[in-house]
Amino acid sequence: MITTSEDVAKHAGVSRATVSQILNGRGQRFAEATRDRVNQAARELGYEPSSAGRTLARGSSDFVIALIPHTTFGPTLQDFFSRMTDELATHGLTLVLRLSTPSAASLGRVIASMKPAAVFSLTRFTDEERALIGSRGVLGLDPDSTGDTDYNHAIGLLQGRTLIAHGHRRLAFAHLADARQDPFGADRELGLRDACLEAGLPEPESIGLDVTPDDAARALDELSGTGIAVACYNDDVATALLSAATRRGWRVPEDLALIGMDHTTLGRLTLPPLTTLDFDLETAAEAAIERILTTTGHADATQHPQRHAALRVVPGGSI
Amino acid sequence: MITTSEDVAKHAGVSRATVSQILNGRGQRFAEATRDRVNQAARELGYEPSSAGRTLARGSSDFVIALIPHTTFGPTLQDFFSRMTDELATHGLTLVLRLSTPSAASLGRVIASMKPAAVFSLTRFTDEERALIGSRGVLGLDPDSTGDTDYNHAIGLLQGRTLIAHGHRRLAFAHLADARQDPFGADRELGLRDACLEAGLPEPESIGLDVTPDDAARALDELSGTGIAVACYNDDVATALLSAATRRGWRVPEDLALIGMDHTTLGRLTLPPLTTLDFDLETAAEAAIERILTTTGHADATQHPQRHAALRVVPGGSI
DNA sequence: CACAACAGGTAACGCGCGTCAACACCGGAT
DNA sequence: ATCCGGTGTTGACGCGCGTTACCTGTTGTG
Repeated sequence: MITTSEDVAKHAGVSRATVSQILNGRGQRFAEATRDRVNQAARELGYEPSSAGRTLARGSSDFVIALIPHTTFGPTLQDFFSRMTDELATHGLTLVLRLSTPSAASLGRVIASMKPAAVFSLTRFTDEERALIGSRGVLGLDPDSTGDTDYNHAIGLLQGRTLIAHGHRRLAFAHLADARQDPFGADRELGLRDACLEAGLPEPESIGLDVTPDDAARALDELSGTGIAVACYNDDVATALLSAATRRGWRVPEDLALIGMDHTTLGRLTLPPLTTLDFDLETAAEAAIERILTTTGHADATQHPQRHAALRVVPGGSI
Repeated sequence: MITTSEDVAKHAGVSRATVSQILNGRGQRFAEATRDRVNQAARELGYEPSSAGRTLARGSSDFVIALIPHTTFGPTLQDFFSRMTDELATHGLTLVLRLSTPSAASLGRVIASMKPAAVFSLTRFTDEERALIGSRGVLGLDPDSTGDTDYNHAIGLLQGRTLIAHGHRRLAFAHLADARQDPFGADRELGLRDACLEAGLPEPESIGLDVTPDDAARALDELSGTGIAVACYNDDVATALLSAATRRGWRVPEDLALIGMDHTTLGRLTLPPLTTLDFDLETAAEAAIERILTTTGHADATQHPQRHAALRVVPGGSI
């Protein structure tokens, strides 16, 4: 039925201990012939070590839990996690996704029962989450702990600098009104604020909206008139504002400039097409992966020069 | 550090065997006082059984793997899985998400090592996946195996009936060109076809497009002229076609009628707003959950009348 | 009073694995 | 003949848990 290391051992004519060591990289000590026999046997039998047994013996599992932010999980993020899945798999780690919405208590149960090698999140852990993770002695990786670039701050900063470079002097940041949908908003707004600061401009205004015609219209009223350039939480927000502006006869970008984030396909369909930011997932994923591997001791800390996630401005007609 | 059942036993002044039985529902045999002491101790110590130990002892784990289709994972699906997570948790099952993109071999490894109680998918398993799941003796649940309504067929059917009820006689189905992004397309088109059949109309045309201005324009050329009503794979596709039609001066819905699917927020921003379908996740999730629970023997088959997932037409101005 | 019946509880095993001290073997040095 | 240092290999333990046969009183029954 299910093949165990015992089966492999018998099939290769060695002991289970031998199998275990050879299959776990501690095989230098064995004769090459033995190694080959064992590897061959494992392959023939389609042996796959039981995660449970291994976890029990080692005290922690090969699972890495990734928390999915409560935000649209588009192709971008999918590719990101897809890449992480594959990459971690080659190092014997299994990536497993969990929605971050359910209560932290639920996360606690999962961590306690699953004993993951690490918990990874693209967004900052809440205090509750952090406490939970720490109390179980599990490795937690979030933007704060990675020492990586704070992507979200960088996003706001680049949005700001881009708008300013285009001559805009009055800036605003547009959040999603629903805080759960807006996990990155605060950090991005800080980035925008810093862009204003370094250019000697006043602090940006701040608005929040739902992605509906009515609420976008209401949000426009919150702005101090026309001639403002808005850095949007994402392309959806930008699209909503664009649509509302068009409806009330404001010209974009003359009366209202908009810069989005995410480079969504739908953002290319508007008139004018959105100017937005694109995020180089390749780089970001690699950084995250390396970070996980080295911290869990699954790979050496290859001294790669610190790579910054590449943010790219995608030109459109909205600024 | 980590509390084991041994700790609980000591704390309650009983043996580990007693703890195990009481905490697993086989506690009728014990004195009420003992039960209380054990439960109390478990609570005080924040005991959470080790998934690994339990898996090893029982032969299969408490994990349920849900395969995430390679499609936009929007709020709709998120809520769906969020609900499943919570609901299954109350029955001691842990929902774990996996992207379905990585190779089937990868899925095989995960199944073999993780020994999940079930593998759940909203889309049909590929033959490869099905074989893999079967060979490991794991319970696989996909639309085929559930005997539930085939949601996707129902979607195409309702799109078709709605268009026909509005007087449209020439129908088409618009796929996403990228097959990986179009996992439900084939079934939905079949539903549309059946709608045509029952109304005595000719078979619908079929087009495919990427969600870009250029490709949407190209797709319009594939249609046999104006006056066609298109059932779209989702609101994004509908939006792309709407945008392309507007650009070339076609009036919607007079020259081109469009019905989407998903009731996305962005679909409400177009001019005219999209007519689309909304999917009652509540019902669907409950059905899926119940199915998992009964099949894995975690709950009795409450004889609920077969509930059909409610599909609702969301009126707009595009048909 | 002997014996069955039963409620309440436990010791002991095995699940599959990683780990290491210990062992067998062998050629060479003493 | 004895010792020694490798080189390969394995036996045995424990990880945390579920399960079951078994044990110990206590209460009924004839």
